[in-house]
Amino acid sequence: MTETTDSRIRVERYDPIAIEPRWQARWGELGLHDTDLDDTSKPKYYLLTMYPYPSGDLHIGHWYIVTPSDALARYRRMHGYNVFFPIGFDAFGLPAENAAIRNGGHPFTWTMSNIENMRRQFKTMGATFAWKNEVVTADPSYYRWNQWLFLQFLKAGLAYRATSAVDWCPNDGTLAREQVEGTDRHCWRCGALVEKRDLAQWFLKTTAYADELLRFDGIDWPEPIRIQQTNWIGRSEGAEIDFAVAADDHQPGGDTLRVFTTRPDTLFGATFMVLAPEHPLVERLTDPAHLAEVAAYIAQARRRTEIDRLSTDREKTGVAIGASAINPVNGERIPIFIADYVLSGYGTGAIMAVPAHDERDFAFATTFGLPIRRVIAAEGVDAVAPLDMAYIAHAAGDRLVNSGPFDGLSAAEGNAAIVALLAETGAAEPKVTYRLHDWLISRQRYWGTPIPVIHCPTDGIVPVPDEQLPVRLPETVDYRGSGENPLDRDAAFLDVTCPVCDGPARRETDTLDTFIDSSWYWFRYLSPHDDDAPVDGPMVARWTPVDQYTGGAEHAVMHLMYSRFFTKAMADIGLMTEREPFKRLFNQGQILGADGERMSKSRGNVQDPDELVQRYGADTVRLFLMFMGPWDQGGPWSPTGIGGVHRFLNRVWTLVIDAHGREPGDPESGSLPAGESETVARATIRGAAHRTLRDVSLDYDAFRFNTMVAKLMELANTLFRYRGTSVAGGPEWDEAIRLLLLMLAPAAPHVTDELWSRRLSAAGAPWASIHTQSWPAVDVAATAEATREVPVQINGKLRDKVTVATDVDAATLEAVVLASPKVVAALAGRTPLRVIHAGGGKLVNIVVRDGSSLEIA
RNA sequence: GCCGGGGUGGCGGAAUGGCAGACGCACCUGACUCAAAAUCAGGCGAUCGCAAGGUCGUGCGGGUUCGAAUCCCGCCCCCGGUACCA
Repeated sequence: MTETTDSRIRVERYDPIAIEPRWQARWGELGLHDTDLDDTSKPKYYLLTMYPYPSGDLHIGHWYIVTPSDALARYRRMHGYNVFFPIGFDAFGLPAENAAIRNGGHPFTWTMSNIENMRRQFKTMGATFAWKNEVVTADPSYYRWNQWLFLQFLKAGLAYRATSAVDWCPNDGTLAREQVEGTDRHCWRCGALVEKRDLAQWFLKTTAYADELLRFDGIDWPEPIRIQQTNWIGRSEGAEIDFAVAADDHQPGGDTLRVFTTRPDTLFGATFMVLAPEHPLVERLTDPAHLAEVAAYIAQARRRTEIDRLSTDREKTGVAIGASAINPVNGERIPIFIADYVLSGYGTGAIMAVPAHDERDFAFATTFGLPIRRVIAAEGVDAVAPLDMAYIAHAAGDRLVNSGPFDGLSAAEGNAAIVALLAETGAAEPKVTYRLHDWLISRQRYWGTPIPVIHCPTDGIVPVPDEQLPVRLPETVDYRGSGENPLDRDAAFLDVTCPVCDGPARRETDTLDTFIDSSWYWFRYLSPHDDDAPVDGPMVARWTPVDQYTGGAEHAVMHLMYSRFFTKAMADIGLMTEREPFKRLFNQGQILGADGERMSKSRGNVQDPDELVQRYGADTVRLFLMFMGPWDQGGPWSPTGIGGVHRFLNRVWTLVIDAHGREPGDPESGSLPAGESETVARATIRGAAHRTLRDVSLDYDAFRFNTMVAKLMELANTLFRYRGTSVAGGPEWDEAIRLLLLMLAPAAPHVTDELWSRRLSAAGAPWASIHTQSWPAVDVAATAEATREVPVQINGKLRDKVTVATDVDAATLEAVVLASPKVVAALAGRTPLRVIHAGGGKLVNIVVRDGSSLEIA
């Protein structure tokens, strides 16, 4: 650019690339973000953002998650809180292993280089993380405590081993759900067909806490999340009822088949019984004549349950096994089937089928021509008339029918009476069942926390003694290009001596689910370098629960449920008294690629933030991400509009640096709006600033960052109108600029600190960071306006607006309204039936009768 | 299917019973400039009208209300989660 006579050129331009690194370095020197956890002179505020997975797909989504949280941290600091805003990395998991298998190398190397890059990026965005408290879960100093906690849970009876099926590839070993592809269920790497394999695996007893997890006492979580967790736990009250197996030619009978039902009142309507294909008694009870068919069905079901999960409403399938059960309440013999709509993992894996009152049983009975007997009927309904669909809904007048001695009872009464009767002989007991399963924590993989137990031929399962923790992952790993767990063939890792008998023993090679890592990491942030204990009790008591947790809604059930479970379990082994981890929760939305899909390298839709930062500066990117839309919404990424935000920061810069400048392109520039006195102009500026402060504070508190930015833009627009006029640079102007910078500081921290320091130095005052200033107080008197505009409606349609004194009384307002020429014209002589002063005179609505005006006049 | 979220200008969005479209993008016009860019100012839902102004308009259909994007009933579509839970 060449030198011209234009006065604007001499004014220094906003150059984010030059100023941002300077301020980041300065904050680092000052230790602005290090939290003194021992400082109790200020109220504490624990702000937690879900720690990221160091995937290598570093994208704008990470900024979208962190930027508003960082603004919130800064905002809270300005309110005098001792804010703890830590960060860490969820560093174990599959992608690191996949990269290692593909490219050779070690998952650790891959992970740490990604982490290094993410640290750098988080620093370029100006995030005020407490880096001294950083936690990396793949570090032995972290995962040793996973192991310690596991052993404590084992001791407390909260961890156990049981057999469970996994998806198994003959070449690559155990596969995760997302590694099984296609309807034929093949391995994603080698294409081999995946089979089910039963393995002994470790579980945590999450179900022991099911009822407590259903209570959300003292925590302020969004309703949708609570609903999702409640549904996930899926508590059902009912009863377990024993049916005896009837004697047949091929088996003597007498076995007990226990079913779970929520509707014991419908027991007389049970016309057949269905077992899950995997039910343990199927083999013994099956009539040899049915064996081939049954075996074929079982084989088919093993594939089918996984293949057609999508088709809930597909035709019911099943086969009879050629045996019968005896209904305990009336001695009736009913046929036994196996069908894949009964799940082995829920209830007892067996049901009594009541087709008249259950949709699925109805469909099955219809397909197989089985009897359908109504046992619940509304008053006046014919008890023997055929049903064309299952009758599920309860009506108040419903009564039991076709139910022997229980006829005429209500469903609830029948329920209680039938269970009570059968309970006398031990054939029934009330039972609560949960959909929630115990947490399967075994993973047959290398890159995770080794489960610290030893298998000894003599002593069985032996916990690794505490003093031998951590059980470290071997530093060399040989994947041999396959997904099989390399620990299984690592002799140095495998071969150990039993801590009990000193005999040869074998180390457990399963590692822990990475959800274990994320189930307690925020406690560890409080004492990340403590080698003596997983958590620091007094610190935990002082700092937890977390005041505000932010993260994606996709974690509604898994992570957020496991964290609650862990907190309760940790409390029960005496580590803390608090039983809930997060007091408040906010779920931000997710930024998708421009194509509306999740951002990932393989899709090629990743937006790299570095590019944008180099072009516009971090402050612009931060502000744009907040301005895009409501934070809980997310959406496809589009950089359209980022220029507008950049323009706004340029305008702020100009306002501060060059209050007296004028616009050559605007003939009005430099003069007050037509007819406006200086006094009015000063009041306008002051009022605008304080009203903005009032509104912006509320927006920050409610996480409405998009409207927060919009209101700051409005204020800047107002100020711009007065730039170069006689009131620019005056005390009201100065105050407005001060407020504008303070309000903007949490969101755009670099440019505001730069401008703040320039103002201080211009005023000869000593430098102090804007980020150590207090949030300003609203002058309520300044927000008041002398006049206001009142919209006037006639029959709900806007016809005019009148300007009146703010404190106008209702009678005067009505008189002014009715005298308005436009209102008179619109009324056309009709007499108002009613005049409604809505919202204390905020709006006036005149109601007139439609039709002819003459009859009223 | 069930659960949760949503549907507003060309686009992102604002307004949660009271002025629909704040703020911004894109676009148009003007100023500045030799010119362009940048910058500044103004305009910008649709439709009828020279204008003043009118009419219509928040997925669709009904309802409640003086007044509905907002509340209620029925339906359609999109996104996320889940998968026959007895």
